[in-house]
Amino acid sequence: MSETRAWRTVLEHIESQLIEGRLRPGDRLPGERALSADLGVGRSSVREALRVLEVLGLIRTQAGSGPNAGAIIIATPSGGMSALMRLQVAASGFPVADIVRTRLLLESAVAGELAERGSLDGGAHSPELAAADRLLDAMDSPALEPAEFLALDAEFHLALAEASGNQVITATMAGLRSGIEGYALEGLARIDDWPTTSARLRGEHRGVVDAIRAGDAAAARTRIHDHISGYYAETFIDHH
Amino acid sequence: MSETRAWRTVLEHIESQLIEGRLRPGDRLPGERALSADLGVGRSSVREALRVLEVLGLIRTQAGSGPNAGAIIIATPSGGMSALMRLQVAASGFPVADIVRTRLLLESAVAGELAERGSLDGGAHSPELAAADRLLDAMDSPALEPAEFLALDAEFHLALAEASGNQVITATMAGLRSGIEGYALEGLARIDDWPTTSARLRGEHRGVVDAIRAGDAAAARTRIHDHISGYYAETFIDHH
DNA sequence: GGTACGCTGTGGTCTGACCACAGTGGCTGC
DNA sequence: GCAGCCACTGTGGTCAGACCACAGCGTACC
Repeated sequence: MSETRAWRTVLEHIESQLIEGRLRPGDRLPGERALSADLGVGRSSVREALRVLEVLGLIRTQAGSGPNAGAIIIATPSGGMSALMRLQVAASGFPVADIVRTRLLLESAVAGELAERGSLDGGAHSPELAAADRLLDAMDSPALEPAEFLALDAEFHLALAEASGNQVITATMAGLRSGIEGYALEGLARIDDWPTTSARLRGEHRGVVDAIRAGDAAAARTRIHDHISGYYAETFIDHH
Repeated sequence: MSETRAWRTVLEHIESQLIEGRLRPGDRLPGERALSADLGVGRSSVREALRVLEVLGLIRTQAGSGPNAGAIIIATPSGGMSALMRLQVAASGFPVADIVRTRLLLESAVAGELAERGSLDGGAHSPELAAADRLLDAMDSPALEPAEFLALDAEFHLALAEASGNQVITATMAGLRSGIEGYALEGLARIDDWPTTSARLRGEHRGVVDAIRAGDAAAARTRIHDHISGYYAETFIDHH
């Protein structure tokens, strides 16, 4: 009980305020000095707790004065998830193979669900896929560096997750992606014939979206699965 | 780049050390004072970074002297995932419905995979399911408080994830569980006939494990899906 | 009326100090 | 010679105070 470290009490205090609804996204937290005085802890302890909230994607801090200054609740989980995954991968907490397998699982499910939903509401031009379409076109640009292509590729997969409307899945996929980003870039060097490879990847992307639009859930699942596992099979060969 | 904040410097330094393999799980970080001097930042900034690493489940800190003291790399992602999910749910970053849907997705996949794997290696007594079996037996105890039952229930589901051997999924499921734990406990109050309900839940659990042992992937998927969605349908009725 | 200046409060950082704690090793008593 | 005790040392944990840069606001000045 009294063993609780000071920054924990700060964290728990803020968490309980959130649960009670006394703090909501957009709200501004009390200043560090005020929190310090209210909770009877040092300002440095308050800062340690705030730092955690910041990395977890819960708050944004801004120095200065005025309504935009201070610590403001934002609740954007993707950033926190990414930091967590990246560091855990770096510390061997998460094997890369497990990340890829999880990604396979989530993306197949997302693609399948999108296809089913799309076929229900008539298909055609779901606005959710607009972002994906835009990225698809951007990736067709011939003057693209491989690393730039990869960034767009990542955005494309993320756009699919966002289209699903499930924020947990979206944030998780953003995290997974971030965790293996280093390996993906590294794997680029193993690709001999980039023009051919990128053309194939572009075709696979279109295939996935087409299957979704056609409402063919099975094909959507299979295609995205093969797309992802194919890329990793090609680039991650015997990586320690 | 933007004006780097001191604690970011520390975080990036440690992350790069991890990536380069100069730091591995089990290793001990330099002392706070040493890091502070090496990186040219204040000790408070070092502490803010360490606090982040601690919450993310990357290090464990221990005061005192000797080999067990200091900050030691542990890489246990479940804790960090749980903290992230809990806080994001509290801050409305993650809708509960999205968490449940994600859980449905992951657990169905895990159960199906376990069933397929089990049928391959002959089924019978996979050692991976031993923990699940133990929890199943523990849940049969009639003198169990609902909250205790719920805790065992959570462990059971986690044991299935662990049996899959995918650490990312295990950590994610631990986090998801933690995120909705408050709601699950709250939902307990809505249950009128606990003996009947718990008996049904126990039966469903056994049904899932039986299907896995029988190598019936389709049944395993369906049963765990119905089990989870059934429980939430019962307890989460019109929760804002 | 408009502009420039200073005031004020915010986070960001550093420093130095003190505490509690856990090993370590020497000292003491037998 | 040995066992047990205790001060020492280094660690994280915490606090208080100081200073800085910055953003907004109001006022005084042009």
